[in-house]
Amino acid sequence: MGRRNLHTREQQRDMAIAAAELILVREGIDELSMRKVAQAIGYTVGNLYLLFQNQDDLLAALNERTADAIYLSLRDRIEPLDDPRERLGAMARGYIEFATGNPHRWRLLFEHQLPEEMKPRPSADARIRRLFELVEATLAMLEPRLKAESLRLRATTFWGGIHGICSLAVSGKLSWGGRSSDYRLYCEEMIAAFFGAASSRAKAVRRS
Amino acid sequence: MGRRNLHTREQQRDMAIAAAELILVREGIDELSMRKVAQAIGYTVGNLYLLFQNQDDLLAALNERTADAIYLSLRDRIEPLDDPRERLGAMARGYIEFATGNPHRWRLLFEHQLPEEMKPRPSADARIRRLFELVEATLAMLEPRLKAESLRLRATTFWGGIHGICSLAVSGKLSWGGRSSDYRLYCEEMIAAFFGAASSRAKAVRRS
DNA sequence: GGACAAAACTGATCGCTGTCCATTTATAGT
DNA sequence: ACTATAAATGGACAGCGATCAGTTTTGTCC
Repeated sequence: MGRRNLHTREQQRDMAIAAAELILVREGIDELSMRKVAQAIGYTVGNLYLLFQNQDDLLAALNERTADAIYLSLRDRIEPLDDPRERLGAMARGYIEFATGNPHRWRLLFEHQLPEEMKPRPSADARIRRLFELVEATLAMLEPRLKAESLRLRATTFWGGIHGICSLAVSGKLSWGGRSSDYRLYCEEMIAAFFGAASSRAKAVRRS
Repeated sequence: MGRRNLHTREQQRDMAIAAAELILVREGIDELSMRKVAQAIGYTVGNLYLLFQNQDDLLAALNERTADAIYLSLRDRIEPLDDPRERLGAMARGYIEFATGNPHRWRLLFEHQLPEEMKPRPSADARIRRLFELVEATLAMLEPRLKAESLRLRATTFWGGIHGICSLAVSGKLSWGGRSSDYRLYCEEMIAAFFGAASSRAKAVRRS
């Protein structure tokens, strides 16, 4: 075959990314090959390489979608909430629920290292920075006295901590350290450690 | 060639694991192939499959070594320290320094998911549980009043948080949320959040 | 409407991978 | 010396990412 012109380049890119996402969700990262993606969208492998530089380029595009999905999911969750502390809790739980509900997508985003020659990808980084900024903004409501620098430090540390709980939860290692593997417990504990009180456990934190 | 009997099965296993570790450290996970390992120890690929079920089996064995190395490194670090709070700080910093100093080894241990049919690997899990238990034991010194259940919860959450900072540091994403990417800052902040005071920053935590 | 150039797409090919197993070789026992 | 057995080989297989010369379709100009 030759020129078909059924879809524009941009359409083909979208189709490929969507197909890749479907394969990723259904079969996992190991089963996600360029050949499968090509077949899923009715084109050949060679054509895929006219749309993407290489496989990692496709995966990076897929990761951008995932980052957007997480951001929008969290934004929607906190929107109806007024109390900033509740918002932080909702974000933390929402984050972990997305990750455990979409483990392959989350892992690809955070645990798949792209080769260095692909580094100049500001768009993907920016999308994750948005996440941190969302946390930072919410934290600013909770503790208005904090200066910008301290705010950033606290927000990054807190969210990094939640990210760690999330990481352990996704790989099923939360039960390594504790009997129960209910992530909500650890979220509460983390929030209590950072923002005190509001639960009986938090009082123990103060006392220490 | 046939039977050479230069090394026992167990020797060959050790050689293979050591060779794999060297390749992993020097060239990264993507460059670590069964063929390279086989060549490095002077045997053929087929022979490797008499020593290990498959590649993941070899990687799992390699991961056990890494887990041991981390554990021993942390144990040595805290040994000369008396104050439990200093111990926790030393452990946290030591953990992140190991990870950033041996990124490929750390990533293989925590971010490479083995297929499910290999799940019954209690030895690897147990080695990481030791890490959590080390934290738990140190935390017990710091807060002797806590009951076993609360102790486990706090230790897991705290170490999960450090693990998250570590994860971000290894993948160079710590600068996403904050200007500076010095992991020590985040460690201090995490410790201050969980165990209060001892730094000017920590007082802000109490006040909030 | 016919010729021509450019764009779109294909499909064969390359080197590599993990995995398997029939075959060959060296050893130990008699 | 002969045999049984353990040890190790090496070639085969299917699938992978990536490349690119070649084929086919399209739009354009006369």
